[in-house]
Amino acid sequence: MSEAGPLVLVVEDEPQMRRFLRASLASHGYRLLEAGGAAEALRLASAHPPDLVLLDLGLPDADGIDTTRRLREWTRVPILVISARQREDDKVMALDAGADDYLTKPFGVNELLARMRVALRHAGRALDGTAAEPVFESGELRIDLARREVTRGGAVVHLTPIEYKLLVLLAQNAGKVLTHQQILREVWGPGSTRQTHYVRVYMAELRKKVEADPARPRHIVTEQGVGYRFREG
Amino acid sequence: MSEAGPLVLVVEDEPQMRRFLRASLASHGYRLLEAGGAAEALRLASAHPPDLVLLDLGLPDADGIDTTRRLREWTRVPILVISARQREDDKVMALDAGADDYLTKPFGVNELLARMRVALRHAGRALDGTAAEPVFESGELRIDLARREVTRGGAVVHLTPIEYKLLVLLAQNAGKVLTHQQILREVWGPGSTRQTHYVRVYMAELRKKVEADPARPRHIVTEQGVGYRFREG
DNA sequence: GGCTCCTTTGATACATTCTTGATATGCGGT
DNA sequence: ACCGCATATCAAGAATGTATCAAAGGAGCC
Repeated sequence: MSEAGPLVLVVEDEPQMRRFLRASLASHGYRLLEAGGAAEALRLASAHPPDLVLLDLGLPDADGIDTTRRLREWTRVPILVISARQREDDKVMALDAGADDYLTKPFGVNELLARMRVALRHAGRALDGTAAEPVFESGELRIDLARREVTRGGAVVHLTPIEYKLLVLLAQNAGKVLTHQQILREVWGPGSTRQTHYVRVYMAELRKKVEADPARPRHIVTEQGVGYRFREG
Repeated sequence: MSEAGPLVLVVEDEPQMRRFLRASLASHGYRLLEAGGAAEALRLASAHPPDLVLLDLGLPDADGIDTTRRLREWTRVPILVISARQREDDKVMALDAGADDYLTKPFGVNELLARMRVALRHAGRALDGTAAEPVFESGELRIDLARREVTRGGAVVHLTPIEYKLLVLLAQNAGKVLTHQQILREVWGPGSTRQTHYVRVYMAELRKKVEADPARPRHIVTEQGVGYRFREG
């Protein structure tokens, strides 16, 4: 218990609950990081990557489900949701958004600790050395997944939500060809009756913003008759 | 939903609960394996390794906690415990024994399904890190199926959709002779009225791009009067 | 309500790929 | 060597796929 235990990010706005968690975790050897809201949580998580996140859904500044999704955009850290909401739909939404467990208040400390051990057990296996970089870089291009910020040669590039989603999708599958259908499904949702024309319009827009010479794309290359590919370097 | 879904081992002795689970899971595309007791569960799990175990703690022939430990001696399959016992100690013991989640009765189907998805998500991630990339190699030629990229001596070779399809077809049947008819059927679809002339035109094009000396093909060899064959080495 | 920004849709010019026909080359048997 | 057939190569038009611009519709914000 003298060594540095796992680092836990506690996201909770009620001071009482926070005190309780602080005391419970500290006495079991965990190191703590505390955030009172979603924005602070996201900032802290990217600045000091924790081993586990305890997330209260009832935050003052943002939806907890959305915060879960935001975290999942760039990290696989175990997320244990704590909430007063007992509705089944809330649980399903949180779990499907990327949470690993859902605990309803009131709960016992021992159950919390046991569920934390389960989460850390999973992480220990999966994250051995594969902790995903929160930043993707290729040539002059840089995508900060945690901050949702894209820069080209140091200058910030403003992207609309769809453009960003598209670029991240391409970058995370760098090297692989993504078909028009795959892209439509991932970006516009599975039930979209959209045409491949959409993809073209957005690719053109992305190239204008992200490529040094849009007419001679370095990264976003088209594979005729198939789809597109992100080329690194 | 037509494909084979994940295989779930349901360990439950109450017939009513079992019927309920069977109906719920089957309608969501899961394949089922059922056991009424601990002994049968252990036997089935080793005979047909499931993707997930749903384990009721109240079994007639053995303790559920113990069953969890027995399973954990040789498998990391996700174990989702279902129990009527609400005591915190029971939860802690089950989780520490190796269970991945603990759900108390009564519970909603949707929560169960969501927690199953979480468990399968964890398992899937741990496993696919070891999956080898499907790459075909022969001599200087290299076909990366995942990236949809062909290289000859390290240099990328650009292929049109039909050329790529043709090359993959040949490579995947390396050594075997493919008749003109087979090739036409596979590449242009079964209802094609195309002539064998097509195949010739494309073979010539492929050789130009893929062979070091198109006039003396090393890989794409023609079998007079029959068809073509991919020769390795 | 009027503003801005984003998304969707349509129109059009441009590029690649496919198909087709014409013609040359190779191969086996006599 | 010659013939007949199968195969290879070339090139042009047709078909299909792609890039780009611009304007119409929507959503959210003072």
